[in-house]
Amino acid sequence: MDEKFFDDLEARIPTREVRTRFAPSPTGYMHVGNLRTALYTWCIARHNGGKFILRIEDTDQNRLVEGAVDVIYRTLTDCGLDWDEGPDKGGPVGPYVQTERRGLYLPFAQRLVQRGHAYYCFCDKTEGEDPEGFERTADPCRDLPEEEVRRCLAAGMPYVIRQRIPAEGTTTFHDEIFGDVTAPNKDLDDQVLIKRDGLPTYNFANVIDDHLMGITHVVRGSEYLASAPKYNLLYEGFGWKVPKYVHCSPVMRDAHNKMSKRHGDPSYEDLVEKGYLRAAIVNYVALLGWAPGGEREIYSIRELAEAFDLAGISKSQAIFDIEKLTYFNAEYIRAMDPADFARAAEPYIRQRVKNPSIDPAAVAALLQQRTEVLTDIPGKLGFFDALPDYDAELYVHKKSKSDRESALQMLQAALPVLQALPVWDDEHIHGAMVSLAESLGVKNAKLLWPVRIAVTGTAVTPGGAVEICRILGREETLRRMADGIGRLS
RNA sequence: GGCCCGUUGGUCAAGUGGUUAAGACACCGCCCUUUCACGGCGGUAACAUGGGUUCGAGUCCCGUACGGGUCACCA
Repeated sequence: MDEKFFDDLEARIPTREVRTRFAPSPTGYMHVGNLRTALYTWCIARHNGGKFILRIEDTDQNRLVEGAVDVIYRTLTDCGLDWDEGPDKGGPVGPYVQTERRGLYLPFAQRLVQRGHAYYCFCDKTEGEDPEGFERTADPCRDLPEEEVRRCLAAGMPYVIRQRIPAEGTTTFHDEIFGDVTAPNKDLDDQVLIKRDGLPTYNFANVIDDHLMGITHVVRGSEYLASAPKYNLLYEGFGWKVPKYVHCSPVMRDAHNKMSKRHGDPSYEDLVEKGYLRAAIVNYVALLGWAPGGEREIYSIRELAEAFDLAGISKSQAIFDIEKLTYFNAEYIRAMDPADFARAAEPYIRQRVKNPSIDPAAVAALLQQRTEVLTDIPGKLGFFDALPDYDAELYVHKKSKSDRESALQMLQAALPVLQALPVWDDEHIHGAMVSLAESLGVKNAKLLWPVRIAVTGTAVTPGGAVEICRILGREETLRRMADGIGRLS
């Protein structure tokens, strides 16, 4: 390969700007750990006014999943993680899909061979060996004479290209989170760079692509930390500058296991389906393993980018806590503009409330302060369409000083008052009830408890008697109260 | 098993040699109140462990335990 090939590629590399990349494998599943990695990566770019790049790493031909790339696009877009370059957008250092870059890797590997940092290997595939007590032995092809290599190549023998790790010495790798990690070279294996199918391995493609794309900060999971020292050797072999590496500890489901599809842990899309808001998910996930310092916890995505600082990333793994996510979600719901909430809640309300005369926006107004996740909504609205068959014992409530006998009296007294009300709104219903209680010489609770029970037949309701009567309408309210009187008589 | 990394309340976490060891979730109690919720106030609860270094250690060093990662022609 002539120098021009390399020079042209080098010439395209943007310099003088922060460039980060999210480089998922299209497996069809965006778990929260992935999302968090994407978020931190995006934050670094945005915080520094740099570029955020999307690259698809699909070099494993056996694991391709249909539609997986769409899940990635959809999730990033949904969360507000916009990218500047990517398969769909193009950019100066494309293509952005590794299989479309397949021709690039072999020449680089060959260059490494020329320089003595890699070698052709014609051995059969190595079987997975029992790691216990297993000692690394030198690959027999490591020192094959050059003419022998040429002969095998000419004969069309299948081969891989392996990295030649020095036998002696140590290699130190620097990570922004973990600091210096030093490994004895004898513990590093001559990893495969180019596979038998001609495609690069993850570790090789990563180094090549990150360099060719001008990536300045590499954010990835800590499972790659152990292989990182080998990267330094690769960079040295090429004479390239090593980008900053940011290894993040995993998001766990419990103390022993990572979040995983297999264990039934929710993906980003599962959480959305369960009624969690995008912004709440992003906010919560950002704080799993990263702390901005200070006491604030609620951050919009823009504010996250602004506040983001590598120093706040934790070394230890974090356990995903759905309860705290739920708290964030409730906070976001409460903070929503009422009209926006009504729009978001309407489908969930209509799932349960079919009666067209009931205004979903009115119901939403009741729900907003009491909803943690959207999917809780239908369960709270059972009494709107039809009065459930309830036990008259519900009228007994000690704290309100309500019992069956008093409840009957209260309903009998309230019925004509409501019937005669000139205007059917909160103000009038409330006013009438308060003055009725006063004239009866009882606390508001003693009157309003039975009214609420009569119109809902439900112990716990979103909103009090006044609002529910208003939404139900006068006619339905009176009918239900008459029904209550019947049950108590 | 070798190598690497980690360990502050049940959970997320602040803390970078001198603090009564923050804050949040969850939990409990009280208040507000026409139920529930919201809101307000208060409470229970932590530096894995043993040695050093130091006048002084959650913070530095070493060992131990526990946990995680890695040892693929997967990423």
